[in-house]
Amino acid sequence: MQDTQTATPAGADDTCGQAYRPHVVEAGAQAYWNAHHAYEVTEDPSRPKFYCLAMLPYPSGALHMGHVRNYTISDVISRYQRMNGKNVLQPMGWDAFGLPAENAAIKNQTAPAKWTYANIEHMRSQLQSLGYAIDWTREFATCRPEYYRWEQLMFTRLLKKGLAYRKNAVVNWDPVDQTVLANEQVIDGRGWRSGAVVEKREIPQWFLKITDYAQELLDGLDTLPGWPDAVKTMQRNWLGRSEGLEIQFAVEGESIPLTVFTTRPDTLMGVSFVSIAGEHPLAIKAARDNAPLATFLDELKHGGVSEAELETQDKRGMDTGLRAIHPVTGETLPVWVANFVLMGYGTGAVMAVPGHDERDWAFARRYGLPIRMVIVDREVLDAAREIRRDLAQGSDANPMQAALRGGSTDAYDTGAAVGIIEEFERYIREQGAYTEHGLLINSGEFDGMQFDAACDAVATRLERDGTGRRRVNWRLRDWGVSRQRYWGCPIPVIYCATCGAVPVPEDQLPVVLPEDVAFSGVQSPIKSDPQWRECTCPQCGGPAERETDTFDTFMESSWYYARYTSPGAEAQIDERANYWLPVDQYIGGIEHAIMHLLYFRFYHKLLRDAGMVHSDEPATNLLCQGMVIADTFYRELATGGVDWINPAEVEVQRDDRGHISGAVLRADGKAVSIGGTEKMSKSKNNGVDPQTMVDKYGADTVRLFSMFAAPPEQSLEWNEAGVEGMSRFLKRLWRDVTTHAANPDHPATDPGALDAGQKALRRQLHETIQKVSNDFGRRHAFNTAIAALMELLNALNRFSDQSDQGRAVRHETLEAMVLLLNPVVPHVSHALWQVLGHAECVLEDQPWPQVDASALVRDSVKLAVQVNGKLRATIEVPANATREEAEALARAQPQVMHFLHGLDVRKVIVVPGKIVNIVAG
RNA sequence: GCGAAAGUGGCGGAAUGGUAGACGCACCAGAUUUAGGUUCUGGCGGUUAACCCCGUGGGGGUUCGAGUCCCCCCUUUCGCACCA
Repeated sequence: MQDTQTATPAGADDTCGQAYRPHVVEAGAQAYWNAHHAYEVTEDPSRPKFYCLAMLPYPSGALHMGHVRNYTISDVISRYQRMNGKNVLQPMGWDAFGLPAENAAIKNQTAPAKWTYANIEHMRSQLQSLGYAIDWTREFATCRPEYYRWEQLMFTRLLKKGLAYRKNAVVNWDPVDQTVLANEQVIDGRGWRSGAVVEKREIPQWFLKITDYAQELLDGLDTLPGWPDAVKTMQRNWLGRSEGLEIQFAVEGESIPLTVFTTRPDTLMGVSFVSIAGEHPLAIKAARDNAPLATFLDELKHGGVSEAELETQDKRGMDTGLRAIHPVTGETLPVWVANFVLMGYGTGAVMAVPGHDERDWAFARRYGLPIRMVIVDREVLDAAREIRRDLAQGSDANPMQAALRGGSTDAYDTGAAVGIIEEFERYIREQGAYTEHGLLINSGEFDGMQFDAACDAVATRLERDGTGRRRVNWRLRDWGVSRQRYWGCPIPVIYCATCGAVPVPEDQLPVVLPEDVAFSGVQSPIKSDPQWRECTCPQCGGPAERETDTFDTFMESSWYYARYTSPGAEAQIDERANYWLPVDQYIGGIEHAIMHLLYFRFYHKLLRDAGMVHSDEPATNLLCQGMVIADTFYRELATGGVDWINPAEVEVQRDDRGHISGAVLRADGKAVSIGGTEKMSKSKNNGVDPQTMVDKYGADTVRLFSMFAAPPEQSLEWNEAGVEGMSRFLKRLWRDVTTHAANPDHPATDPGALDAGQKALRRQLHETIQKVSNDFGRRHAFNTAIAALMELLNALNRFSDQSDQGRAVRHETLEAMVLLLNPVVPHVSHALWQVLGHAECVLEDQPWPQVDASALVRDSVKLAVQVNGKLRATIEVPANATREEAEALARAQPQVMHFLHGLDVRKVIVVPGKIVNIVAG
């Protein structure tokens, strides 16, 4: 195919026998690696190990650019570490259970297993065509009983330890399809297939007690300097540790307690009502003989359960008619149902302080509930005192504006300043809650206290009265692991009428999911198959039924990293895990910053507490890659819809200055509209198929572009013209190496015998080695490393010295470049290493080039000269010049003298090697 | 709504608080070529004849010096517990 094309972008110049032919080069290198089992590794205590792991893919059908980016980053780090003497493990597997397989099965009238296995076959061959240094002998798919049996075993043990339990939880229920929906399947509160308004429904589900590990998960973040701060902050916020006070409100005529948790005990005296969730037992009870309330609670059941949906909906509520008693004043407070109070959080009830909480404020304004001010800004108090004093002294000073932060700045009548606190209170009533900490007022015995003292005093008082206790509260909730789906790991539990929920005994595991099933999507095949369900109770031997729910797929992805270390083990993992773990570098999308990475850390602690691993955290370094985005193009259809057109089918037009002037569809030559640059997706039809790119340019070019176009943690814009630039670079490199190698005789480099030009090239070479080592190994700034290598090649092309030492330096440079590029373009490097005359082809075991410090020495340095911070000249001074010499030379520059004319020099700042700044005025 | 990031030429991006725009793309000019393409050389933030001046989302501040640090605002992206 490639060879018959007349204008192959990558094959090019067919007249030259030395042309770069990526497909030949890649096939040859891959055949060599396979024949030599180059990436299979075993434990070797004599060498430092390096476990490099990229998040395992979901076998969705075909590789996408996000995968290519993820696995290329991992491969570059792996190969770099290997060249630096590490025993490197880079494994691969398949996160094979999940919802998309069920959807595809319905669409294609097939079984989810069959679809999944076919996808794995296809995607494995795609990954292999990219030449990743993966140990394929460790591969597994998480949907195989050999894998999930250990997860089932762990679950039964957690059940016995009390770390797994069952309770009711709310799900999205589609009343038409009679099925539970994932949040993703709820669109604007309706089921995606049926269009029916979704309802909230409570069903019993299994949970893992991740909250028992909350404190350790929080503290552990401080032991992970190799994780991005953004991820650690997000995890801290998700865990949400808060110290506060749990307060009991008695309810008139009720025995059910009304408990709230607050982190602002200092505002207790400002409580003017209590808000409870619609599912709160008190609300349900009150609705029994209150028809409008019952109707309201029913309305609250409509819509989905996701937090984003709940938090953005209109704030609504209704008075239950119940009256709570304030624990300090004894005052009666109305109890309202509010749709923003969530039963799943804390106690399902909150004390409302509209004066000092934005949400309570909005609610109080909407329903005409009282707003009380009990906290005042220290500055306001000070201002009030100052104004009183100033008035007494006859001054017309006006600090009101400073005092009322963000408030009206209209001219203020000092005559009214004595009422400044009243003014502040009016401001809060009309403009919004005052949520800062401050001094307590209108709070009886707590008046005049500051935040800390007030919280303490309120807590002490309520603890004495028996109406409150100090508590730590977490935002984190236990991990619900039940899914009402077929394509997942069966939960190993048996329900017996006499014994209740019984874990499946270890000798009866695994509970195998049948794969050869008819799947319609209406009902899970294991739920509708009485034969699969029916069993005997392991405890009493009586008739019993199996659990038909399956595990959340996060369960499989929480321990796969450990299983890679122990292929074939007759246990979840074995001792080999302690050679490889923890993972030295973990790489994956930022979208996993919270949930996956928290479950991953949690599961590692479960493995540790089961005695299987000896470390506390699963991964020491984490790199979160950005997404891959691309331009979008579309045409509006006559019917009013939009037809999205793939970038591959579009030709972008530019004017004389290179500005984009329009775009046309290649097929018909007519204009298409240009949309934004967005994440590659099916819905916007802007995905670029990696396979097409590999076929067209070769794997090395695709790898090089995905590493060059953006730093790894930022989004990467796929741009085919940019890919062609990478292809040009590899062709130039290929040409330079083959041309040089055609005449191989030259002496070794003699550093002492080099002329200025040779020295300069050699210095740039060693500066590049230093930069690339730092960029690959420490900064993970692959883009700037590649840019430095491009600069080096450009410098080499300007270097025409054909003397013996000239050719020696050129040889040294080309050899180093081939090695430095090996992590990114391993096939090209593999081939060129042989072209450079090396008999041994095991490029992977060549050591990483070392910096020759003596080559870095410079005779002179350039300094920027500034006058008052503005650049006016650059000077070159001897490397060992003193500050005085640098300053004198700087002041002698004509431009500098011109700008200093008529001014007095006040100060001169000399930063050696950088800058001379002359401050004058 | 809450939490976390990011905003720099026509585009992707580069810059331990020290010469803003490395490198690549696009574009322009020239060379090579029968031509197109390829390849090679040079140019390329705005303004200007040149210098000057202006310029890193907007507004303040710290500093001899700010893309970088601090405060406020705007926009975009990611996550929000049943997508993976």
